[in-house]
Amino acid sequence: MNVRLYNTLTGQKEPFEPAEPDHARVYVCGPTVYDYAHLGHARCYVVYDVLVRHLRADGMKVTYVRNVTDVDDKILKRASETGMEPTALAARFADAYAEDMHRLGNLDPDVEPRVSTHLDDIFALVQRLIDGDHAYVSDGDVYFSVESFPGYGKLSHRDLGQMKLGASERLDETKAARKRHPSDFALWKKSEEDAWGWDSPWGRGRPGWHIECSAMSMKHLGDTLDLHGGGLDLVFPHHENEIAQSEAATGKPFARCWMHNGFVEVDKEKMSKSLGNFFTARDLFDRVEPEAIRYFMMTVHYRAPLNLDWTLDDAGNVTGFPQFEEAERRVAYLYKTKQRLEGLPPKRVIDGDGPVSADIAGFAAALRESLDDDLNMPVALAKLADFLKAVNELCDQAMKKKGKAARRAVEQAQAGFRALEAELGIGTQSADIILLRIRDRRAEARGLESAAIERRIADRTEARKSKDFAEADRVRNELAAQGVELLDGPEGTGWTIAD
RNA sequence: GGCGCCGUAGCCAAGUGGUAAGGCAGAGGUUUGCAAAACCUCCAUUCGUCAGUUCGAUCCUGACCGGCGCCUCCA
Repeated sequence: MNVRLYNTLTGQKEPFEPAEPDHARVYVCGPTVYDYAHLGHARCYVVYDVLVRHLRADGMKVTYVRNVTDVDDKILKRASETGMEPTALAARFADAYAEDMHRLGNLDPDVEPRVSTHLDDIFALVQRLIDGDHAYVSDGDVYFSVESFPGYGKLSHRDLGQMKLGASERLDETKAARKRHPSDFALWKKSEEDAWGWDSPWGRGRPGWHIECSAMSMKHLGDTLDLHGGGLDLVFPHHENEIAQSEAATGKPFARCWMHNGFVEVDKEKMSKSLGNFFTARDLFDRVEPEAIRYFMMTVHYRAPLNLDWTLDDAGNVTGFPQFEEAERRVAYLYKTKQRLEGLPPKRVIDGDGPVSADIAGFAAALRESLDDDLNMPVALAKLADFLKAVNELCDQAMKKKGKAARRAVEQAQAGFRALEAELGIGTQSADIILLRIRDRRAEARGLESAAIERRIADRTEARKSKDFAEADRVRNELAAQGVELLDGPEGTGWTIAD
């Protein structure tokens, strides 16, 4: 285990060392379920999914907890706009979110706690803070006193004195008047009698945003987490506040390592709901293979911004996403390679210790080393490119006249694919199914029918049998004009859609 | 105002105090009835600009130019 991770708390890469050496307790801030997951969420959860996979592939036990925030004022707001019950609205988007995560190839967390079933834990934690003079009740609200916690600001590297107050705080004078210090934040917010809320020791209300993560993470993972992750935008105030609440309550360090992923950007600006410049994951699933989205998320280091491009037609409609299209071609190449390896005829594979390409033999280790170094996925993909090239070369050699592949090489290539699946969670699907799906989606996008194409291919095959190559080429050209490329192979003629 | 990040070939993108991974695009080739696929070769004397430290800097320091993030809900 040589995993090194960049720790936001210390500002440097350091060895990842769980308190219990072979068991990592990992908590990642999940979504507030008031809308569909967008690409920013997709990136975040792919990043932590790869982290968890990699730790496990390295032989570590990982308890992965990722919450679902199903109680929040944004849910309340959206519910009142749409006329739905807040609970029903949250449930609906939680289901959609789970589905999107699966389509992106993310593993389920071991525990997926929801705020709505952890109110008692939240009450207990808030009470503990009040008892310890870290929090106070003010007109039905409960606030955390930032001045009671000397370490406040240590994660985001700022101190109370230099923090400029946000506009909303300055404007909301009634709220400000209830606080002892402007940076004090709500642990519990009062609700009117007829509004969405719960009865608490301090009256009817709902939890503040930050307290839930402290309560749920400590409940499921203990007072000190080995790793806490989330998007870069959560560093302040969310994670800073989690540290304050948790450490004030327990007197122990809250998380040993803090990991934050960079944003997905559009035109160099952060993609976010508030800017309205976002694409939901499901918008994209209709246009591109979900695994290509996952692949694309790995083309940039997780801490760097990921800029999204698209093309428009004259009317301003989105016509394509070049980066996703490229990623989809790479994913198709991966699966084609896997398919070739799996399809090698047994007679072409001979026993004995033939030489094995270093790119095949060393792939699993190269993958591991790349990810050990602060989860360097772009380098992992570079190693993958070398590996796939070598596997294709192996297959090329085997399929030549009188060519053979050494069983040892084939087995190591197969092991390479297993490592890829385990570490990055790509290449996990059936090659036949995913390649057909990619092809048919592209055909559909061009308004082509598979059956018609296959009829013309059958005509051409007849022509080729009778050596009527002129007719064969006519069919090829006819289909090519529609964007259909024919692939003549030993098993017959296949087809694909030109890029 | 405070804190912080980024600027690498036509495009995307890793990286290191000792002379630039990988992908896309492009050029040539092997193979194929043709084509595609696959594979091979080539494709940054150069890492925003200017100084400095150093035997040596893209990587360290400073200034400047350009872009962005957080400080308010946000993955």
